[in-house]
Amino acid sequence: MQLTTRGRYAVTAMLDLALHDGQGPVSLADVSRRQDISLAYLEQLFAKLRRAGIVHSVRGPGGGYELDREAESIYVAEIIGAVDESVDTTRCQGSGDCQGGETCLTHFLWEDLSEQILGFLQGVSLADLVSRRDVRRIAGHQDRKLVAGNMNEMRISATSM
Amino acid sequence: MQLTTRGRYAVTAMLDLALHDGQGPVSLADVSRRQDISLAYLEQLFAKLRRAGIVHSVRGPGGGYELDREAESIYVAEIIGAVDESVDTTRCQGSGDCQGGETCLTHFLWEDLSEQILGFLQGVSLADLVSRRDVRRIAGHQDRKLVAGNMNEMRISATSM
DNA sequence: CAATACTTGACTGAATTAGTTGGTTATTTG
DNA sequence: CAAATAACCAACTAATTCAGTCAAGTATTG
Repeated sequence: MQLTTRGRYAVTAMLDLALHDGQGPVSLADVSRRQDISLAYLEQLFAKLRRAGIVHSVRGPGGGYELDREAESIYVAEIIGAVDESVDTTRCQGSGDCQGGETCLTHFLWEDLSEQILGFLQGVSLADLVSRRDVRRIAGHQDRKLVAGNMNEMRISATSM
Repeated sequence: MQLTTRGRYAVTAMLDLALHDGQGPVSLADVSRRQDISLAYLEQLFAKLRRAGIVHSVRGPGGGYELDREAESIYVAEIIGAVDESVDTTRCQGSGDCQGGETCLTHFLWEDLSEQILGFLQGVSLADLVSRRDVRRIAGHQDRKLVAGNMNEMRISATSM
């Protein structure tokens, strides 16, 4: 299994999109400032998320990214998978040829564990996260901090009339 | 979280010990042959397992390692922890200062996931694994293969009389 | 004392990750 | 139409980590 910064960043960024859903496209520059993730790195991640069909982009000024579906039907497992991180903990990617063609002694344990993890992550949607009180609290702070230095929110709501 | 070859090898090697429990000390050379893990690498792992107090060693000819407790009370989570692998999936090791002193948006999700994984691994003992049919089947193959080239089993059972 | 086997520390090659640089293309606004 | 914005894209790099090796030891048995 590899759950690294890449997968965590992807989920964090997607949650940022979900939190600002319905307010027009969200630019990666905004996500970068709010979530403190390098813009260029976000671009890499969103290229994959777009190819996976869970976001779509709007180019040009005022553009950005939007969820391609409602937050209720986007699950964390899907996001992690989209940025090429596997949740599999076997050495052989489940094929069972872990030990020179044979199956290693602990293969079935890791298989069970992988199923456990996948099951958990498949059960958590972006909407679930958005509705959590702890998430909303942190999101509130982040928005207030950003609006101070950046009037994007106002311009967007004015232009989208 | 980091579940890599190190943790997997440690569990596999411990399970090998558990499978040969009560037959005298098991040498790392035997474990190395049966499980196809480099001897020098096993030495590193067992240094940590010994410091963690879950195995003890017997030096000299006929020596090796033995479980320090019964297999029923050694849990997979403990083995992985002993070789310095954490099952924690947060970026901040649970401290909550993931984003420049603040808590990142997805901190609580990773915290929940970590708990899930830890719970699973704390619920599986070496004895549980030993009693699994798939494990016993593989262990049977490994033993037969080893005995062909190596008469250790016979010598040990002769000397332990 | 010779063989066995644990013990220790330093080292290395390969792979991966996180992140950067330097562009281009599309779209909107003035 | 020009300038600004923001997505898009490919190649590159520094740092880290892992898996594994090497080269010494020391303790115990027979």
